[in-house]
Amino acid sequence: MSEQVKRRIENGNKIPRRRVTSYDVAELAGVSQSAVSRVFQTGASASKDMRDRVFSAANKLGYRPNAIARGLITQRSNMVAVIISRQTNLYYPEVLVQITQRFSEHGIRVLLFALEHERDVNSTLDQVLQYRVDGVVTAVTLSHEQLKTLEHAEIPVIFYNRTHPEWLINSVRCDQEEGERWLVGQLVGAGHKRFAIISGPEDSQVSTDRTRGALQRLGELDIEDILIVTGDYSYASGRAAFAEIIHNMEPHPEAVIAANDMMAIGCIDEARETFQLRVPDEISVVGFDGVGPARFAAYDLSTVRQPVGRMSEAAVSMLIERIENPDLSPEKRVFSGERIRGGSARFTDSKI
Amino acid sequence: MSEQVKRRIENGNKIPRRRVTSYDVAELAGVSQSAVSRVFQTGASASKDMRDRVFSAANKLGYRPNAIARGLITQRSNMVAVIISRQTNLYYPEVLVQITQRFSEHGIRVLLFALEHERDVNSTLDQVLQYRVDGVVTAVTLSHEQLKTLEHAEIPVIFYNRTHPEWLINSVRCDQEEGERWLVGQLVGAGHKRFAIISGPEDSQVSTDRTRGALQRLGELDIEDILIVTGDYSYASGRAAFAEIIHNMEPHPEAVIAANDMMAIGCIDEARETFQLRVPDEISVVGFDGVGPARFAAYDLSTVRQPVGRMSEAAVSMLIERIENPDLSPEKRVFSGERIRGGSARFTDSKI
DNA sequence: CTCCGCGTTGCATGAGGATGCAATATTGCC
DNA sequence: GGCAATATTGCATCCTCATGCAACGCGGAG
Repeated sequence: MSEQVKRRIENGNKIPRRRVTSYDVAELAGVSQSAVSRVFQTGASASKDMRDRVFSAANKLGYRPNAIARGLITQRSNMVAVIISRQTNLYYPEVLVQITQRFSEHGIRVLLFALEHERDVNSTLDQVLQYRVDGVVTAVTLSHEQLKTLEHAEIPVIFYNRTHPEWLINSVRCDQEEGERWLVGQLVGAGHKRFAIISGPEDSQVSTDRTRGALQRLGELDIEDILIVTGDYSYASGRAAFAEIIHNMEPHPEAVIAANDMMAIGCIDEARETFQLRVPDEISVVGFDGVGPARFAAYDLSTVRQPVGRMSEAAVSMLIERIENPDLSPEKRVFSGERIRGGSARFTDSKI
Repeated sequence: MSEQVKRRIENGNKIPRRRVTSYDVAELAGVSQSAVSRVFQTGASASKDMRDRVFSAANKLGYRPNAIARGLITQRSNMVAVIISRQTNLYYPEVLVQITQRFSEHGIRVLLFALEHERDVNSTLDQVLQYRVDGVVTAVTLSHEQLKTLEHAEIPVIFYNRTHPEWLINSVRCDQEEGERWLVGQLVGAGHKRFAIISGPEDSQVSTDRTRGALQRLGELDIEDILIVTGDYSYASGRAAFAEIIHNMEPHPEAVIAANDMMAIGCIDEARETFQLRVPDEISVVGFDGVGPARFAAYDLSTVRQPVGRMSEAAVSMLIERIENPDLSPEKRVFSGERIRGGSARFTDSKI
């Protein structure tokens, strides 16, 4: 009687029934456990006869290799962590699904971590490390110390829409500043002189980048007295921010630059509904992201669309490369956004 | 010299450096490995002195228990699979984030599976089983056979917005039919007589439920000749569907029932922009979901809002209960949606 | 002072599968 | 047919942590 069977009998029914293991399959097929293991690997040596016998036994038992045990011995969990934060914009879900699907095509699973705020990173990172993921994609900013921890554990990291000018890190991002500069250039070119900006949450690097880009270009074009109010990327905060702007800026601004589309939409609704302003005739509004609602006919936003497909593709392939070859040097990939001349702002006639 | 150290030296630098294990910590702290193990467990017996020494050594080495190895031995991976499909509606991302956060509060991680279509389930399920997750939340319909497979592996499953009248399963859902019946009742009560329906993808159970609910109520109220066109839950498909409706229904319908908000919005835009129809004066449009854009002032949808917070909370707690007590009997929880009397449809004056 | 009981600690083993090496089976080639 | 080369297969061991059991230490009761 095999050890397995003996144990099962001793346990009786009180302990949850033992799952089917490669030993069970081996026993039924009359081969060794290593043979079973090899049949379930790609590229391992096994005769056709062996395969048939093992697969047949495995099917009969409903056997599936245990990815946990495999991960333990191969030192590859075939899981990556994806870290997002709630604050990071309603547009991320689309990114998340795309990234997950692409990883899946490479036999890699996604362990999802969703923070309430970008601050709760430390405990999350601890979990990430405990699960021995093969890599990390983060849409949340990490401190230098946190980065060092991951580096020490030899876990490659890709920063999504976050970067740092000095650190040696891998990042994929949309060129927020370039996009904002284009928007500002268009607005100023069309004659707008008085500006307000609705920024995102203060701990969001995306918002910081966008606001900086806009302010820099405005400065270069000698536009001054810019009112900046803070939102939280939501529709409601966009509406509230616009009301705040109207109350605090006299005369009213001619253009509003929102840090994302959702707030731009809120802003437009507040302008139209509460203040009876016509968009874009009386006030221009621009956003950023190019996410679904931007295309709604009622808004038709002038915005910059992030190339989500290419960015997620880049993030996935960069991470996989670094999992397979940890010595690869760091790389920062920056994608220009797609410039969308919508109907929510008066722009120049320039084709550029 | 310990086995560990010997091995490390033999390997030289060619193999990735071995990670820190409980043996390393034990050696540095001058205690046994089991002691280290116990210190990192809650409720295990360990003296204060022991704790201090172990934690100190662990910190020095940057040790973190390996959740994979732990899962192997405890037969609990502390991971659950969440299965979504791309087709399932832009509104799911919100659900996904909420579910993830709630599980996280209970020390459970989410392994995400995103299907391209609801059909690609089998290979996904295979992965789910390989990773020995403790449970599954699926927003994708499973066949009876697939369900049996999970049952055989003793993995509890919660169906999210899917159910089956006969099977013994756990499910959490919004009462789609009730919601649609209310919408129809309101529309008919306000005098609408000619209806069109924009359904979702054919393999979406949510869409099937909603369409059935609407049709049943319409039938009860003696409304006939209803045109049904199929969309894919997207904005674009909503627009296309409305155009199709206008071309194929003469005289035009007085009300359009869309299977979700996104299509309802597309429908409104197409009605206004392409056909110069006033909403709701010339045509009423209703949706379902109550997701973000439904509240945009430009649309102000009449719709039914899914109580996402309570539903995700229910899904999480139901699953955790069944992980901890597998013998718990199946339960189906049905939540009524929140009835929203927006401005996109003419409704009755009734408060109900 | 001896014995009992309880809290700690270490030892040995197991969870399920991968893999180097040696043994064995096949195949190819002259 | 004989022998080297190649392909299969099995054995033993490892990955990392949890846990039953036995041993040990210490304080209090008798």
